Amino acid sequence: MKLQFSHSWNLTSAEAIALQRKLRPHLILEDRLKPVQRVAGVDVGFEAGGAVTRAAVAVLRYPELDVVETALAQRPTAFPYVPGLLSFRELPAVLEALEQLRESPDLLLCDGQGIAHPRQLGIASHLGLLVDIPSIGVAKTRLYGTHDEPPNVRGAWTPLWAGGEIIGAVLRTRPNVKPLYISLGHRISLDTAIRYVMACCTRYRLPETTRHAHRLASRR
DNA sequence: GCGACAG
DNA sequence: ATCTTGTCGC
Repeated sequence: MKLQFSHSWNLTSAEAIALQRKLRPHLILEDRLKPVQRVAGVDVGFEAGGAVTRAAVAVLRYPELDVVETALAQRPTAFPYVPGLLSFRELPAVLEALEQLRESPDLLLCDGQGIAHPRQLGIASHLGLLVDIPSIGVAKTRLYGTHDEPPNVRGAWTPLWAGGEIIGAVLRTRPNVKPLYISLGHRISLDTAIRYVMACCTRYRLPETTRHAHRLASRR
């Protein structure tokens, strides 16, 4: 697939924050999706020591959820981990992995926050904007906002609040398992986002799927 | 000033 | 992200 926009990644923290403020107004926080036939799970992380940043992508057919394509990219880490600036560390590798795909996914489920972020531009939103594909932030822990604990029932969720607004959902994808932090990336509404995350967790847990893709791709 | 802080 | 010990549920 080809990329839509690009910008420099050689930035200071202050420049990165300024860029987030500049990009934020371009986010579309309502449903603008094509029929979803391919969902991509995007997993980000780095190797022990932090010298190498990795991104793995697993593309699943929807709604069957079988894996049709995987990609892995590694790059020397060029930006430190700073809470709120994760995308500047991880996205170069993610974009490189996405470029390897034969066909563009219709929806991205990205490891990390979307608008549940101090400047409403977490990695999922930043990514969705750059590639112009609907995206959802799926994080394992909280970065921003306050919430009640969701009931211990599959599908239950509570709002994630900040500044009197609902910025995401704390979603129980399985009973007796820590809930996921869902927030909008780009071109999708919260109701739709929750629906897709639950649909993708019916037979596979997406984090496990991407991790599996990560391992498969690593052995080459 | 002090705590909080995606991966 | 990564490391570790103790506890719980299947």
